[in-house]
Amino acid sequence: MTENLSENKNNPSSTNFIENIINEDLKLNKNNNKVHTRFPPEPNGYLHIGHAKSICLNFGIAESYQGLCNLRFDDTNPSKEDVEYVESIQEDVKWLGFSWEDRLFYASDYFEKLYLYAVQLIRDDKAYVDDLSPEEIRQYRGTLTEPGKNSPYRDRSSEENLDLFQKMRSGEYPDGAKVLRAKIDMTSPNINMRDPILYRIMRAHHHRTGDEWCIYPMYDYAHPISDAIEGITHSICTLEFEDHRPLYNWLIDSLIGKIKDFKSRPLQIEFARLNLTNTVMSKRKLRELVEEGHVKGWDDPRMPTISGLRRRGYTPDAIKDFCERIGVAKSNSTVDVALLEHCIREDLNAKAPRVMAVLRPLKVIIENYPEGKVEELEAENNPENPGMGTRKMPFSRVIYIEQDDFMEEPPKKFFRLAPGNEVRLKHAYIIKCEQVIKDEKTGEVIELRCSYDPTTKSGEDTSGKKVKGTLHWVSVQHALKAEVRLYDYLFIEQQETIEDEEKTMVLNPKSLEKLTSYIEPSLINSRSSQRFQFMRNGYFCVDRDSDQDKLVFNRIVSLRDTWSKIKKT
RNA sequence: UGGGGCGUAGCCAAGUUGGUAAGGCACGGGACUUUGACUCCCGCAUCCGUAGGUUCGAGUCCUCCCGCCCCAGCCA
Repeated sequence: MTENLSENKNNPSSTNFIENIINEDLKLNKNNNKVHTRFPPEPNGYLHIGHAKSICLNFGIAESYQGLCNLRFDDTNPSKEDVEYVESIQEDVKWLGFSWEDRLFYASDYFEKLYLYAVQLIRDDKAYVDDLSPEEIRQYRGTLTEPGKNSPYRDRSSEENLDLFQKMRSGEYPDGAKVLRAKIDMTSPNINMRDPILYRIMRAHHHRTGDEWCIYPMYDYAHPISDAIEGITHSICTLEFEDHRPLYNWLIDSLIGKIKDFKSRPLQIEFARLNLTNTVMSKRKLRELVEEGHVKGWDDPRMPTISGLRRRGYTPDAIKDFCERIGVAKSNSTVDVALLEHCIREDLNAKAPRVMAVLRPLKVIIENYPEGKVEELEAENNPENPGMGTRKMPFSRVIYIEQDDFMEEPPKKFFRLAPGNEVRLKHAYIIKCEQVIKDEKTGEVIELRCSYDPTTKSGEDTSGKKVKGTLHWVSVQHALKAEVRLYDYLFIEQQETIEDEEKTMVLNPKSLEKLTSYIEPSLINSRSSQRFQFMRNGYFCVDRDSDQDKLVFNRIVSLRDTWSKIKKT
């Protein structure tokens, strides 16, 4: 029965529109019944959770159809690209748990072939060399509502074009002097079909081909051909390329009979990219956050980058689960970040060991507990999974509890500590608050004097007492000091005026709060990227800044907090 | 005023050939609880952007209208 339940959860009976297309293709025996996808990032920035959606889609489809998925770098614009990014992208895809096996490709692998195919287009009078300047090309292109007009160079002979194109390659012209264009239709209502540029002259050092080339193919030209060379059957991309599909098909149709390298007739399918609330997703805006110093780098735990999420403590499983749950469709949508948080909570609830950490300490002296006495109390590591065992926690006369867990004048539904009130200390005893010590000047509560009931020890309670609240705590003399970094959303909604319903996203000034906290001693040997549940607080991950002398934890996500909702009412 | 898309609950999203609105998140209520966590129950669209039409019957077909997104890089 439990099997059925989990099956239903992970295998929704409904398929998305891309799977529907693939199922139809399979029914019609297209592509020899093979499914072959690719993830084609440009190595010009770090991957973010929106890319994770695409990665999960492409690799996931390959997996479920027993097909293949390639990793291909779309490196056709050397002026923006760098090996730093090709490395980080590979790391991120691997970390998510996908493998391209031996199929790591680059569009630049095909530069020579791409050149030859361009020559073929010229021979077929389907491409020509244009001498117009960038400004002139723009003017000749027309506008959204007016057709463009033909370039005066449009009718050069194939021979002349061949010669010119060869000279473009051999470096006889300066950057920008000439371009190779497809000869399609300058009056097309689709601007992408108004003789799109195929090649430009650009003397830029390429991270793989060095200075071998001074002409580089455009995305629109390189992409369909790369797909066909690799035998891609379904070329999945985002919505903004929908207008480019006629060009994609034009190129495939123009070359497919002529070129023996084409292993498939790929079909481009477009889906809506991911947007998330409380953050930004464009490479440009993410770069701005880094460059303007709003965050510490691409892997700042507040960033929606894969590397940021990884450092924050997110698991690949949670991210993949998220990508499955959001679905795939064609409508622009913004997913509530609460769903992402739900996914990591669900994953970590099962996996993360529980420990006690007091984020904002309040000293408690248990007056009737013998001075100098230390008890080693047994604590389970995960009530969800008894197999994770137990550990010992030292208990003594002076402890810290959370400041939020005490109120001098508690409201009705406050189940925690208050003057004269009893609560249980998790894994330990029931204590009662006897006296409140305040700072004489500020009136701030600085210490509590409590008593404990020796008959209420966890596991051997003979008192029959029932208390509503259970608090976490650490023993002052045993606790470890740690830096705890609390992260909040990078962006928050702000209403412009009271009547204005328009909300704008503004940078959250409190997206990071650093605390000095006290952690139970069992964490002394914790290692970078280990994850824990700090009981009653949230899930935390050891940051890579952490070492034996200074422990550093990142809050991945807080626990659901019903009390904070009650408190507000 | 051109072309391409999209509009199903607060947020995502199913809804093959028209047959009487899945699921998840969020939210509300309750049970349980040595994490106010987890888990478990219950509730949450008389209605599918709007208005007409076809039909015994329409979210699904037709027409009008409205709204939102994308396209005029020698970026991807």
